[in-house]
Parts: sequence; structure tokens; C-alpha cells
Amino acid sequence: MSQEQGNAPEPTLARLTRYLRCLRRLSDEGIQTISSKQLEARLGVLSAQIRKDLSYFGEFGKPGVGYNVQHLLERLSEVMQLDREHRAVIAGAGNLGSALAGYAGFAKSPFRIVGMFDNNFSKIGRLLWNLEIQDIHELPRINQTLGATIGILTVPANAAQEVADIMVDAGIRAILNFAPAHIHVPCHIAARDVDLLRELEILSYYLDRLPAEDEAKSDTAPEADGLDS
Amino acid sequence: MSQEQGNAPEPTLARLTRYLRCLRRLSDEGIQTISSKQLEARLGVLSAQIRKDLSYFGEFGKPGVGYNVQHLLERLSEVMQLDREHRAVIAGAGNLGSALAGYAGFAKSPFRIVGMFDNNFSKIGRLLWNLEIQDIHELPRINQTLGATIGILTVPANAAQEVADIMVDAGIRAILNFAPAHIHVPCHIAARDVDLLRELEILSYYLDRLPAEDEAKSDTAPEADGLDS
DNA sequence: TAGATTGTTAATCGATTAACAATC
DNA sequence: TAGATTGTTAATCGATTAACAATC
Repeated sequence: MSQEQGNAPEPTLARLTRYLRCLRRLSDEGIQTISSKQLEARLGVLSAQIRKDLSYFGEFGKPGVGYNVQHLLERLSEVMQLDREHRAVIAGAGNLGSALAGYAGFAKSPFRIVGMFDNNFSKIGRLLWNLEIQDIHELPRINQTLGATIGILTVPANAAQEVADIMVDAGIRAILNFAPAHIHVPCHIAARDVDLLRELEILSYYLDRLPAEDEAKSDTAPEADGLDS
Repeated sequence: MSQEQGNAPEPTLARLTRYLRCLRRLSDEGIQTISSKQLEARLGVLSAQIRKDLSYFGEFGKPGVGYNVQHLLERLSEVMQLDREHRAVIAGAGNLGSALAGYAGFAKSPFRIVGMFDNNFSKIGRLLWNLEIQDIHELPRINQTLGATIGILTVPANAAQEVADIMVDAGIRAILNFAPAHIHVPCHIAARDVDLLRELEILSYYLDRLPAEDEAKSDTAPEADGLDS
């Protein structure tokens, strides 16, 4: 009996992205069927956990057989809404914003960078990866045409909130914030923080607190969140 | 009674970095004392949670008074080992690696980028932000001099594991992996993944699944992990 | 002292893991 | 059929929250 969507725990969503990445590879490898136990071996996630995670969204497997790779891949892509394009704008044409705008990995993803914005008049008008840098204050007007739903924030910490507000104003509904500052958004907006300095600080804690180097290689260390495939 | 360090839950460590950022600001503002209830108001983390988090590392406050900002800042910096410099090398002199190498935020952090590596002979020897790009295969030799303990991985997914292995070989003890691939490391190495595509995929899930726009601004949306201050 | 706030213990909550009946 | 594997329920585990005695 499948539960209705919308109440899946956040950790489940994070793992779902790992399952997807693994399934894409399996699909590329031409593998047609996979069991939760086989996925466990590939991902290091317990088979019971995998089945539980999937159960939030429906029944995708056959008892005694496993999952059809292609079918599961398509269903999970639907669940994550990765079966359609998502337009994104970047605010902040500095080092990081420019690097992200040129990220080659977007090509085989459903995400398209459709606009690049900044508040610096010496940058506005310049071309970056085929995109003209535009005035961030024009975002609400310009996004009526662009129709971006995702905003990527790569501005300095002290500008993060102000630019986030502009994005919300422009109809952006999900914000990925790279600025080392917390942004407050209305509850109808999704926001996530990606914070380089915080990640380094957490790694710093573990330095000199790890088990001594003695055993053979294993991957049971404090890996925050295993990406995969 | 303070517990011995080393067994703090991961979520506690993540929040600790937020407390630290807030404390630095309070210190800058010249505020000398703060209670867990006041921190709750600033951070949106329950005061009981804050006190519990701190209790993993010691007793830092005075009942009836609160915490001395400067003292708590120093103690938590020690706990996170942020009271000393950490040298880091970047592997992968592409868009992202170059952007990170030039990140201005490092200046007032304890992290120093001391080396930049790549496997592309057309890049090796070039200067980037005052650093000469060196051959990644020379990392184990060169790091005997550099003494970096942190490795930042900004190579393509298919090279991530190989380069991670070289880093481990070179004596790197913590790896921040930006490649969209899982890396396996021995259990005496700390590793964290930062994955742009995964973050976007999770945001994609929430698109069209958020409460309708009706209420006044609030920040109770599915914000993955609130950074702060 | 009275009021405030700590550090800690106990209660609650939620996520992970184990177990297993259903079924291919 | 016998063996395998699902989806789900129940047990376990761990983290968050609430409550409060200790104490400044």
C-alpha cells in the first residue's frame, strides 16, 4: 500500500538522488533488473532502508525478482520532478557564479542556466558563457520572460538576504544559497545552503580525531553523506 | 558533568559551526554575554538544543547569567580546531577549482590554499592566484614540503576516486569532494561530499510541493540546513 | 533574596533496522 | 514447487525537546 507523496523524510530524498545516480549508471551498463540487496552492495545503504525509502512513493518491484532498472529510473525521476526541464538563474557573477554558469555537468541534467545577474555596473552587459550579465534589480521584470523557478545565489554574505528577497519577488520558488549566511524565505519557497567554510570547519573537527591508520581500506569513516555511483 | 569529546552527533557539529558564526558576529558587535534563549531567537535553534549541543564538550555558561561571548567563541573554536591554520590543496584546476582557489572568504578563516594540482599538461606550470599549477602525480612528493592536511577535490566524476587515492597517499587526512561521485576512503580519512546537482535535485522535488503563497513571510519552509548569522 | 539560566535527566519524536507474511 | 525478494509492520536506535534541580 503506497503512501501519498509529500511526507517523505529529508534523508530519504537525499538517498533517492543516490539511487537515481546509480540507476542511471545501471541503465547505461545495460543492466535490466536489480534487487534491493544488489543496490545495497553498490551503495552501502541497507536493502531494508532502500525498500522503505521507495515505499514512500509507491510499489516499484516484483517480489522474488527485484526492480526493473528502466522503470524504477523513470518513476523516481518523476517523483523528483527530473522528467522536465528546470530553468535557473544565477545571481552573483563572481568567481563562483561564473564557474557554476560554465559547469559542464548541467548538459545532461534537467537544469538550464537561463540568466546571470549582478549589481556591479562594470560587469552588467558583459558576456559570460553566452549569457549577458544583467542588472539584478531587473530580475523580477526579466524573469517574467525567462520563467526561471530556481535561483542560485553566489553573492557575498552581506548581500545574500537582499538578493534572495529579489528572487522571491521575481517568482523564483527554490533557492540554492552558496553565500555563507542564512537567508530567510517565505514558507512557500524552498531553500538550501551549500557552505564551503562550514564543510571545512566540520572536516577540521575530525582532523586528529580519526582512528589511527592501521586497517586496510574501508569506507566506514565519518563520511557526511555518501554520494554515489 | 562534561562528556568526553569525540562522540558528538554530526548534527551537533553542523550546528556548532552556526553557533560559532553567530558568536563571531556578537563579538564584533561588542556583545559580551548571551543566553541560550537569546541565541535561540537569533538562530532559530531551541535553547535546550543549544545547551545540549554545548554539553557534549564541556560547561561554558553560568546559571542565571548565560555565556561569555568571547570565552565561548574561543572554547568552541578550540573544539572545532579552528584555533590553528589548516593547509589545503586543490586538485582540479577547472572552473570550480579556480573559483575556490580565489575565494576571498578564506582570508579571515583558518584555511589556507597552499597548492593547486591538475593532470592536464597544458595547465601545469601556469599561475593561478599566485599558485603554480602542479602535476597531481607529484602531490605525494610535494606535500612532504607543503604539509597540507586537507584536500579539495574539483575534478570530473570519473577521476574523483583516483585523485582521492593520490591525496590519501600524500598524507591528506580530510577530503572535501565537489565531484558528483562517491569516493571511498580509508576509515582514518574524513570525507564530505558537496554536490551541486544533488542539491538541485532535492530542490526540484520541493518545487510545486510547497504550501501556497498566502501567509506572511516566515522561515519554516523545508530549509535543509540553516546556516546563520 | 528572587529571578534567571544553566547542565542534565527523562520523555518524546522520528528515522533506521530487523523480521516476516505475501507473492512472484 | 522452492527460492528469492518485495512491501510493511514492529523493534530498535538516536536525536530532539521538555522539564527541573542546581546555582549564579
